[in-house]
Amino acid sequence: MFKKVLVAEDLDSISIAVVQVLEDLKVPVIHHVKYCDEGLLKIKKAVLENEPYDLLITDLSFKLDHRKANLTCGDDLIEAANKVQPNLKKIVFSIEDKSYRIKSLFNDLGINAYVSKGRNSITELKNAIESTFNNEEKILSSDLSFSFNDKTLIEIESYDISILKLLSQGYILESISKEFKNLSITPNGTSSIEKRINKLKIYFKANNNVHLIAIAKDFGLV
Amino acid sequence: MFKKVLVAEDLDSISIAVVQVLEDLKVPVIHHVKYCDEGLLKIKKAVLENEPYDLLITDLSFKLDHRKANLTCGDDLIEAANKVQPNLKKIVFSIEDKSYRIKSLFNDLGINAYVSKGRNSITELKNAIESTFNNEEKILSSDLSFSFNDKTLIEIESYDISILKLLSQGYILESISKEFKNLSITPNGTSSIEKRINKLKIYFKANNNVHLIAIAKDFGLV
DNA sequence: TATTTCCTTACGGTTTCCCGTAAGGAAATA
DNA sequence: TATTTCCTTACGGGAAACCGTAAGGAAATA
Repeated sequence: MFKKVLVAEDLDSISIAVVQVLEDLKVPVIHHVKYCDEGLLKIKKAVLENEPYDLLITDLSFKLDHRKANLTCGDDLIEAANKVQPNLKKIVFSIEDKSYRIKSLFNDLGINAYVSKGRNSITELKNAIESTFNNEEKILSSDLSFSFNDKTLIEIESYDISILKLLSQGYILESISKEFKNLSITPNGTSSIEKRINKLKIYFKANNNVHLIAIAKDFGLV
Repeated sequence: MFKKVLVAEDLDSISIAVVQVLEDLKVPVIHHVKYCDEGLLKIKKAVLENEPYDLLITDLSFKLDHRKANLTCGDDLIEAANKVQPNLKKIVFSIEDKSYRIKSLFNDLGINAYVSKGRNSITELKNAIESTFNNEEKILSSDLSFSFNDKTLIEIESYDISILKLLSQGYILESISKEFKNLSITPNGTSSIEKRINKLKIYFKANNNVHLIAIAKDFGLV
């Protein structure tokens, strides 16, 4: 079994259970942090001291509080950890159950397992840890039914997300166009952006932009 | 201390900690349900058998799964419980931290305490249970800074919510007007609705309707 | 090179949103 | 009753969204 595991989870009510699972699995060194920044520090320090972690178990969403945070979510933490210690194994334990989000965690951030917090997630988590230890790949907790092959949400790419983000921040078409020119994102003509929004509306069966953003929020895209 | 407590919480990773708190407080009878419907059944049964619960601790959001649910969220459960056993004490333990939502729990559903899931919520929960037992009123966990006196969100009423709901479903002004006439909601002139939306935009500092709905979603209003 | 195809962008007409003004009516007050 | 105040609604003009068409250009193909 893993010898040294880091848990990043802000909710104390949950971290208790996660640590309990690791103790049950006889993991000798278990560290727990409530902030992503703190997590990265621990990972860096462990690498420097030549005693790196074997596994990171992290949540995705972290509450903001008085402390100023550099890394604000689990995605950020994983991305930063990948730079410091590319071989670190990673399990995400989160309430999120949108296939788009989860797929991108595997594809873009190279996580090893995803466990959705639910009614039987403790068992699922335990299984995922063991499977990860045995070098299995792309482990999903069993309540997530989507397959990696279905194309349902694959065509929604970061370009679309950028548009949706700006729309949800009150930008009008022309402002989005200007912003894209600033950021060198193409295509950036108002007409192209308009057409892309139109495709999104068809895809999500939205009547208008307001409806579209409401749906995007529900899907956790923005 | 309370003699009989019911916990309604779907996430096993959290319910473990909640039950632990109750055990620490020497509560002799602790029941736990993962579905709201199941919770209501238990409350009804306990009333019928003349052994009612002293306290209900419930989450707000529950995951949907294959089971068809009648009560889909904590609000529903509390509302139903109030009809069956009006004197039941109620603590809500949820991730929600929007003052609008929380205030309405106290004002409309008569809950006794609200504890926000966070980095030190186990202690907060323990305190809230003790305070509730001592008949204190309107107990809030300490990370929630708003006061009941500030008028910040009080003026947002169900009329506004109705507008926001329809907007988020893709209705245009004229359709909202027609819908309101059907439902006998007044005022229902397009102009009045327009003006009300305008007030909401000023209030939430939104540039346009799209922005407004994005904000409303973030606030959990729709 | 010539042709096709696809993508980006521009343009124009219609609808809806946006925002100010004002008319009409109900309730409150004098 | 007369006046004031507030609320609802209508109207109009400009801005932005909405939607179809088409021009221009790049990449792929023949």
